[in-house]
Amino acid sequence: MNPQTIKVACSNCNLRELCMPMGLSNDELDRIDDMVASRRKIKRGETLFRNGEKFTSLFAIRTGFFKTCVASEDGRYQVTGFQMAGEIIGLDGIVNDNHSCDAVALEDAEVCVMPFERIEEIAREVNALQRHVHKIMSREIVREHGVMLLLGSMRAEERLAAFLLNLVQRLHARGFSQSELILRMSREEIGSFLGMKIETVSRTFSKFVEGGIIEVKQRHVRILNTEALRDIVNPPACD
Amino acid sequence: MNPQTIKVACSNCNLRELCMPMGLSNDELDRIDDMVASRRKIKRGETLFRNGEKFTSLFAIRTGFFKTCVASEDGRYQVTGFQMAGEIIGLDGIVNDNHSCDAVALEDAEVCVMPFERIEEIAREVNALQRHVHKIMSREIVREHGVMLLLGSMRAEERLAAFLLNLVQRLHARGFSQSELILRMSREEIGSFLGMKIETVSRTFSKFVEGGIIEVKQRHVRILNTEALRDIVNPPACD
DNA sequence: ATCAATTCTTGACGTTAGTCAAACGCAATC
DNA sequence: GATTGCGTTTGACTAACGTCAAGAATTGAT
Repeated sequence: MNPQTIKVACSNCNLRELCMPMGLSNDELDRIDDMVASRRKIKRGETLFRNGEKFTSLFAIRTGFFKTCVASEDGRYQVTGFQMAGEIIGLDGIVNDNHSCDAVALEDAEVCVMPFERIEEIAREVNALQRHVHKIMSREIVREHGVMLLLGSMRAEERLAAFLLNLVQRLHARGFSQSELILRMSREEIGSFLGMKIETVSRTFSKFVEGGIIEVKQRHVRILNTEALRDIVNPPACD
Repeated sequence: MNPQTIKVACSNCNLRELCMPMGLSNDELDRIDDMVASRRKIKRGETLFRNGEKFTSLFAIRTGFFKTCVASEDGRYQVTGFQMAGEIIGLDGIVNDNHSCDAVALEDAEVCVMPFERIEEIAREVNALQRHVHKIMSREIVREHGVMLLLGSMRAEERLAAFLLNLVQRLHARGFSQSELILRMSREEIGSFLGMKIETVSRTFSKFVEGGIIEVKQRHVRILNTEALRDIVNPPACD
């Protein structure tokens, strides 16, 4: 097949197992391939969608890294998550046909555009897709429960440790190192996500470095002692 | 029709407009009525489902009041929400076929049990239901964004003010007073939800009372000055 | 009615994280 | 190489909230 005419196709996408249901028949795979209407490239710093914009599509991240964030009338601002390849964004827009948060690329990115009406149409015919859409939304709800636990009950060190472990675990699932990562977001954005000020983020990083738990050089982080991070998040029972 | 044989039917439920899609044909309404397999009564303090339990059904609250909460291995605990009549709980269970949080009745309650397989089956045929399920999940995601904003960027007074306004607004949508409410949850549970300690909750209530913004008698709260609460949440611009 | 058990409130004090300010480091530009 | 700008780090101080402890108010049980 001529490379220039390769069809936008989930069936031969190497992120398939991250965004798509597994165990489909060929027939079903063909239907699924119709889901992606197009691809879209987003440069670092640009927004994929914005609060208030009409919702039409979900987006599957092919490459790159995003943050999503909400703002309140009086200018309060909260990063609600960081998303990487294989993850789906835009679910917030379904309920009111308008997006209620911003999605900003933290590095050059490419997404698959999946018109939601088409997803719904195919989901009616392909049970596995229907189930998959439900699971993706449920997963997001459960993820947010975890963030609420973090924001509501953890202290600064615990939050940052949990954050690093979560990031590295997701990166590892994508074939990257278990112990090294490059932060695509600023300290400010980490702080917003974790509900702490930039100075506290910085100090907490420094504390981890002093404790020999991580090495930090700019946005490059090397985890020297994963267990120590785990113990910070889940203090070992002391009885 | 003999009252003893009244069928469990959404079509003549007075919470219809809260949990069901609108504008259905009679045919569709008939299908929807099949969604509710049974009803279940839960006494105050009992759990509707628990973390780890097999997920089979979503639940629509007919009467009563619930909290949902997550726990971490080391005993950390976070109330993730309070749910009232017309709201749907159990969405957390879809992703792994197991519930990942507990749902506890804060007062005697009754729920409609809707087996999820049956929901999916009907949703394939009734487009309005399909869309509705998606909207309900999206709404939960957006609600949780709001909680993250609250937990990540608000201070104690702002959190409690936002909490009271949210509660009273939802109660008002159900025909209750705009200015009076009975808290179905303890100070401890409020604190867990808002990420603050019980003493801080209590002190913040007292501060509002001193400021003439609310009256509190146990769990009975009367809002004397809604605007003041709004100004606490969204401080008026001062330029 | 009495008692115990909760739940809530209040005070005194300690800790954590926020605020303010300055300095540092890296990168891009002149 | 010097300069500017931005993001980050660090220090000193402060405010907000948590902790500990005691007491009041309710609730439920005997």
